[in-house]
Amino acid sequence: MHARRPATLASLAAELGVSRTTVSNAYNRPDQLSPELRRRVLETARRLGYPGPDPVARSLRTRKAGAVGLLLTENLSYAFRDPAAIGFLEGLALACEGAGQGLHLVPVNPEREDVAAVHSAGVDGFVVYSVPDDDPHLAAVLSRPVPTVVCDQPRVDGVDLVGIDDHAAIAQLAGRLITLGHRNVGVLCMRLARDRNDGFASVARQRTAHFHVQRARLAALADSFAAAGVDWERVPVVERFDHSSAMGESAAAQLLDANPEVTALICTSDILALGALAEAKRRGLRVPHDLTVTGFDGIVEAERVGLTTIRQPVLEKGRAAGKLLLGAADHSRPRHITLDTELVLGTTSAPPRTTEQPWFGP
Amino acid sequence: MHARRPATLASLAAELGVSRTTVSNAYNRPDQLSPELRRRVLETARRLGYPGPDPVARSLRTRKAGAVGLLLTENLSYAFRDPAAIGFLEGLALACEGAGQGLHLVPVNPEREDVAAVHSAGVDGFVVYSVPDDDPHLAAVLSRPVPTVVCDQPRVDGVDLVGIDDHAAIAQLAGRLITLGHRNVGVLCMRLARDRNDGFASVARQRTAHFHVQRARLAALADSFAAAGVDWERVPVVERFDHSSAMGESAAAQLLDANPEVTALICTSDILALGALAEAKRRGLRVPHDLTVTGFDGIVEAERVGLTTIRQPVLEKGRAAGKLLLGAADHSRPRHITLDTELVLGTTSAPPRTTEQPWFGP
DNA sequence: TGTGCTGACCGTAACGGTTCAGAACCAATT
DNA sequence: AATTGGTTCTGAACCGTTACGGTCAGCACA
Repeated sequence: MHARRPATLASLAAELGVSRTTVSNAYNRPDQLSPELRRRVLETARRLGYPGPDPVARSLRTRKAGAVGLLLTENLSYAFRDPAAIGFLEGLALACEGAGQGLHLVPVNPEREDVAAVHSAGVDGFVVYSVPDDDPHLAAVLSRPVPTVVCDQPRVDGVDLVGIDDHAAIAQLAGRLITLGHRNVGVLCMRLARDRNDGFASVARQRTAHFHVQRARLAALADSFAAAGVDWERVPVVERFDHSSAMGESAAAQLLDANPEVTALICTSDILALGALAEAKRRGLRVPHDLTVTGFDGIVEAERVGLTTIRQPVLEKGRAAGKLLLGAADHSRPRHITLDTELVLGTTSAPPRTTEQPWFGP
Repeated sequence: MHARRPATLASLAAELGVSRTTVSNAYNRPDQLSPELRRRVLETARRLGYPGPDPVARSLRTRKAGAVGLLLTENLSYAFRDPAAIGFLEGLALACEGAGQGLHLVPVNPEREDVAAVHSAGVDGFVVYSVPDDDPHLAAVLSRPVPTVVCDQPRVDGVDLVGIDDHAAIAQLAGRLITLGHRNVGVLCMRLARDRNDGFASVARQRTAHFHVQRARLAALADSFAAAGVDWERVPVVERFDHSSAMGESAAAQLLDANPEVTALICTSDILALGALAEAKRRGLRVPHDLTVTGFDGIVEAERVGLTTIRQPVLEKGRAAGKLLLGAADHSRPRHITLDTELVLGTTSAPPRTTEQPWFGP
């Protein structure tokens, strides 16, 4: 009979001659009405094709959406492409499923400033994963009146935070390379700002990088090598906007073309390092004899090839973020969690070649 | 002043002395009011800390949530653990980001019947990925008045569908093994029903499996080998509830312990096959000389070790599902998409050992 | 007989927006 | 002077539900 408009709680109540409250209770508080009436309500619902209380209307009334939003810098699909992101999300998903919360991935485009998607996500809180400091999407999230946890970001006033000590972690790695004798190093890093710059990154650009993680790692490298007598101004740093192994390859090629004297390639991610290894192979450079390559993250693909890298607990990071967001009764003062990292000495690092000098001229 | 209750569109309108409509228009239809007034509205909003129209209230009125829901059989975190699932999700995410839609992962527990999460997901449609035919969560999804696309499922009346021809695909593989001379085969398969059964699966259980994909693959194997004169009743089929490489290992061990005469292990997923390979290695069985192992899916890890398998376009499957759900103006009649598969001949399949008989006596 | 309690149900007021049909005003055309 | 058209803004209805604070009948108990 109610074929046209789909049935609503109100229409069901009218049909039954009871109040809307009662129908609502039939679904949400079975103890508030007699079993007999409840049976009738549910049966009539089936007959009328009423699918149960509308989730959106319920959310509006109860002020709960039952989901946490995830914002990341990249395209949505990147979440399923980068092993580190996947690990992070697995951890976050673990926390969510434990709390019966859904996970709402917010679609953004890193090259656009369209924050509408952030404004239209019906969620109870946000996890923000490694976006640039000045990202308009981050600002949009912070403007929303819901709790937020940021990851791999600098502190934001009044916001919970999960991360690692990027500076200390990579300083440890740098120390190792210095001990081995490397002085001619080159760096491959990820996107430093929201504008696309596939090429060398000046020291100024490094210092003002909008991505906290990259900035911290580069600063630590600069500090470490400067302390070892290396003039950081002369250290080539090549940046890539997109994060993929192919980009690591091309970045390594660009760097080695311009600086053949380099004996160690320090990459700020394992993905880039894997690309660098591929490029080294293509050039006939033996790793680690001719060239040392290091990464960062500790993804399984890196472990498989014995990459020297920093292992960070990506899964645990995601889980910690989720727990912070969900478990937290006390949101009075922001909490900061710093997780441990570990230097993994693989087979891609060794002392520099001891031959006289590079093959190419003066 | 409005410190306690957060500002709403109405309070903003009151503050400005304009109608709610006008404030709404300031956000949604800038051309409907003078630039000057719009500026004032936005500025006052900033001053009052109004974060813009509430997404849930908007969704209620517009009947759009801006997100698609994903339902899968497993725990939420499984989506980030299984390479095939990850590929599927990457494809789905690509379709979503193209349409500016979010992706809402619905948290369910495969061992519980709690469908509340399905009922409380504020989404514009659902993609259902490989759940059992009688899954209550699937029923809950179908009861919701939103478009739905199912993947790797049998046809459901009036619902769009994306999948592959599981029967034909694995029949091709079976044909190959038969040509090679294998007659003593064993099968490792994934969960067949919602109840946990880690062990041998009877033919009856195989036939009544609740998971379409597994059922189709087993049926195809039974057909193929029966046609080659093999008594399928005697073919050992070992099932595992959880899907992991470790389960593949233990399943292979269980099967080989009971049936040492087996010359080929056919696995209904690459993950299980990788486990089987590990178990074979542990036992000192040389693959493919002593034992043939095959998989299904064509994940990169399998490719790396040269597994003989069926490659299916998981990413494309996800993308197709997303496009079907989002692009579709015409929902009048359900559409079915069947994607192509490809037999990948790796280095894990060969003719059976030609020695007389197994080492162990009768 | 009065009192208090419990179970079962109801009325009203939000929740925070969007939408649509006009109203009011002004300038330009007939 | 009347008509037309365009811009800018408004009032009221509506989206579908749940929270809150009741009412009311029936029953046990002193």
